Amino acid sequence: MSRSKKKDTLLEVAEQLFYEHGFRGVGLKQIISEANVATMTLYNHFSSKDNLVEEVLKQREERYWSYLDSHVEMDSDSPFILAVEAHGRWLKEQSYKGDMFLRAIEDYAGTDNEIENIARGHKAKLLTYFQLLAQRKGKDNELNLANQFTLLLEGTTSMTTLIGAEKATEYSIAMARTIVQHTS
Amino acid sequence: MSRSKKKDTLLEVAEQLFYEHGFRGVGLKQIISEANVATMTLYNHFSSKDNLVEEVLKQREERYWSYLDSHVEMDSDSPFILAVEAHGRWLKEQSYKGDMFLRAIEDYAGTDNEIENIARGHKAKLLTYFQLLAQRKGKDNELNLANQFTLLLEGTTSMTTLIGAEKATEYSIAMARTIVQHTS
DNA sequence: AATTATATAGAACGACCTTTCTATTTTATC
DNA sequence: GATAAAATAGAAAGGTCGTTCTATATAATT
Repeated sequence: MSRSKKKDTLLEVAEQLFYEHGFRGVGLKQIISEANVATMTLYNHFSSKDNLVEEVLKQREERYWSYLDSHVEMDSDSPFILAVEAHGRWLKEQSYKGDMFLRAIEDYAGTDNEIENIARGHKAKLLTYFQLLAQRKGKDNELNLANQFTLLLEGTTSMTTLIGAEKATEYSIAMARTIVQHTS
Repeated sequence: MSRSKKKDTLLEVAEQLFYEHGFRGVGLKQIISEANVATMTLYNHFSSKDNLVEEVLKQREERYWSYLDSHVEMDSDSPFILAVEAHGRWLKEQSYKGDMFLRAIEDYAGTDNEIENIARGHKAKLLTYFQLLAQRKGKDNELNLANQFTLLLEGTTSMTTLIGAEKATEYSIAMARTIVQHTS
């Protein structure tokens, strides 16, 4: 088993466990146990638990954007609806229980490390993404529309915890249609 | 200092600390220290940390609903907008950093205690509240509208963590207006 | 085959966690 | 003022935490 395979296994296992039980709810012992790896193998690849959290977040962000990019044709008739639908599918497959980035912001705010910055960076990128979409469609109030759609996606994620991704997405698509139709 | 004053102090301090740093991020030592209370005083009033969390959630739910009730005249012209505005003020004053109930659901899901139930109960009540509002206004698709507004409030709470309560509320009110106007 | 880099199991560290205990002091009731 | 109840400080128990260390084994490179 090559060096990077072990690292990848650790990242996968850690992401899953952190997502399921929270960063503070999972110990390194559990991670190395489920990854079938020795303690020092983890510390060989990651300088600390915080560093592991950082890399997990970076990996998850990459997966999210590659997921969105592969489902949204930005020059289609209704890229906004496509984005909301893609986000809904992501929720159903990967994010049935809250948002890992928001959670990282809450857990690590004011603790003097890079984690909060990475998580906030992801959210800033989401806003930028919708601004770009609004721009391409020639909407005049880009920032306004972008913020409304970011709010919509965040709401969908929260609702998924409460009523499941399927229904949450159904309602958010309905709302997205209303907004697109009635916003210049 | 009477018996109930100490208990109230503990509840206040615990709510503040749990909200700021998360349930798992705060130890009992810190709570009793900031409440100026002995260890056994806490255990005299609460059977365990989990029990303290439960009572904190119950207290916070009461405060939320008395806040909403005092700001929303249910028979007004636009009770939906009033509710969104009231929720926004609540966020600004009490909930600038995520939602304590959602966090409780995530942190304690599948851990065999009452905490998750209390938190989910609060969210169920929110949905019921909006169904009642829709009913009074004679909207035909109550459940649909109620879910959309619940999603809107959840989104506003999340966005507050990212851009602050003021701006988050501004966008959610704009969306609420659009939805009310264009939904039967 | 020899050498170098990685991975291994498992113990040990000090810190912190929740909960319990003890013994003393404060407060309330009669 | 005597008696009972509640709150106190502080230690201790029994865990788990993140991190480091040691000493052995496996794999990769030369």
